[in-house]
Amino acid sequence: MPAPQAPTGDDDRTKPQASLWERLARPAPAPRTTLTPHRIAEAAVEIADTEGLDAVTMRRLATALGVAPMAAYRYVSGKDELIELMVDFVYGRLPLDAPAAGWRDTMRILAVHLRAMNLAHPWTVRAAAASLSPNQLAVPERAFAALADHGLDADTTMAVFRTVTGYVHGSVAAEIALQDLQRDHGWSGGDETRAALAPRMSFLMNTGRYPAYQRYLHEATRKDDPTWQFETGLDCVLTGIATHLGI
Amino acid sequence: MPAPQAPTGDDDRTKPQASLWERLARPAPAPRTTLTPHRIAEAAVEIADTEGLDAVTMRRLATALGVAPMAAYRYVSGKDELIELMVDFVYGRLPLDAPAAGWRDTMRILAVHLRAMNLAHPWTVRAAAASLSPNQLAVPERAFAALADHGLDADTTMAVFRTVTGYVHGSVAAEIALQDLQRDHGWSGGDETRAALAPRMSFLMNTGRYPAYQRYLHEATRKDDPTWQFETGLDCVLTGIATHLGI
DNA sequence: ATCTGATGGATACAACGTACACATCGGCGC
DNA sequence: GCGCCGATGTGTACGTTGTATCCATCAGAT
Repeated sequence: MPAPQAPTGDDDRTKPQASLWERLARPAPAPRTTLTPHRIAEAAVEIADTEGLDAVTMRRLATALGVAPMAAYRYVSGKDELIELMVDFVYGRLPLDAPAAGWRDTMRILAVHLRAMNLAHPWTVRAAAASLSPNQLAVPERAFAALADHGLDADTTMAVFRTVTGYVHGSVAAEIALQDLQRDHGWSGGDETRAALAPRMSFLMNTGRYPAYQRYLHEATRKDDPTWQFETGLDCVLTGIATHLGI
Repeated sequence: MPAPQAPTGDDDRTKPQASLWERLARPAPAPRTTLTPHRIAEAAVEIADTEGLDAVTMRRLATALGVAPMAAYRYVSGKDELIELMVDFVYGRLPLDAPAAGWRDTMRILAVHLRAMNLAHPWTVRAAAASLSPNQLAVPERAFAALADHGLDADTTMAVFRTVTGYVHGSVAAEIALQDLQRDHGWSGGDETRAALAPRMSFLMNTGRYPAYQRYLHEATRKDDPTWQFETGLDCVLTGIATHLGI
């Protein structure tokens, strides 16, 4: 792996590794053309929303922008940065200024909004990596502001934030995995899904390995209410934070 | 999109869509050759563990097995099923029979083991989809068995399970995202990572958008203790379940 | 010994990310 | 007003990927 600094023949004033967000914040040196990071992100997000993340191809994106396949590479260094840009774009739409009374309300509303965002853009679950983009950082910022003045030290504050967002992320990931499975096979409702999965399921159940799970399958009545499931768990998490940390 | 049933000229006794796990359970029609689903999964998992999930290509796998590129397609219908197989393989190594006293201990140990498994095979976080494989189903089975006889209805039992595994999955996903970032760039410790990220970070901090986050950066002392972070959050979650549901 | 279905090999193709060299446009100094 | 030069978009090409398809081969029942 060669040093990522100098590509080949370089001019002497080599730019010292400006990050994606740093470059974006520069005063837009020449906004004279049609292509801009914002337009790129917008187009890519629309493709991902309507056709899935796998449909976001550099060529497909170029077609949507009415531009040559390699054009976007002037603005993003590669597909990874494109996806960073997309994720930051949808985080930018997150409503973070909702009025709320107290840390618990703030965190609850934040969690509900994060879930809504992930459900509206299911690909974010697979795409989100280390959250170091401006609009992603705004989320812990909002949470920390709400959690200040409760006597928690910095580490515990972060633990609270991580606990809530961890729950949200994992929980929504499971929800979306099921949703993707349904979409890929064209199953619409919960009943239709169960009908399609029935052979697979009864094969597994007939092995006799899963008696407790089988009882759940018979007795559960809210299997098709993901919002209830999410919010029940969320209230457990919030209650746990309040009880365990005494705030 | 044509019907996935008949490829071309088919013999009249078309197999009625047996699932991956159903096929695996059949009495191994002819175990006369070197290739088996177990060996395939084993080899693929080793590649993913040592070189990352992206290194698992059908050709790379075939080379590792000493076999032609298309050989594995006799056992898995495509790469998706290969990954299902890999995930089920590592779930099979999960120790689920640890003795535990009460539901809380059981769930706590389960969570810790799930985290350990994900850390040992970081690619599972990106790979895990709808958990309908035999060894994945064994996890809720174990949890449901421990949660029985506490007066919880089936839906609430599932909610408890989903809450814990949701927290684990999301929490570990964040931990591994950071770990991947470090591995991809060759940063070893937390200090080295922060040093490498410093320009990016100070650019973002200098925008003045993140005062609360900046305070956290200065005051936190356990930023490099992911186990403490995980277990602190886990105890919050478990306490919350106990308190909120009265068990 | 022969037949047959299961197994692995060989070849091929479309689509992907992206490196590289080239054409073109518009604002700046003269 | 004119020419220059860096910034922007284009064209072409290469290596790699998943996988469809056809072919050779082997084990075991007849």
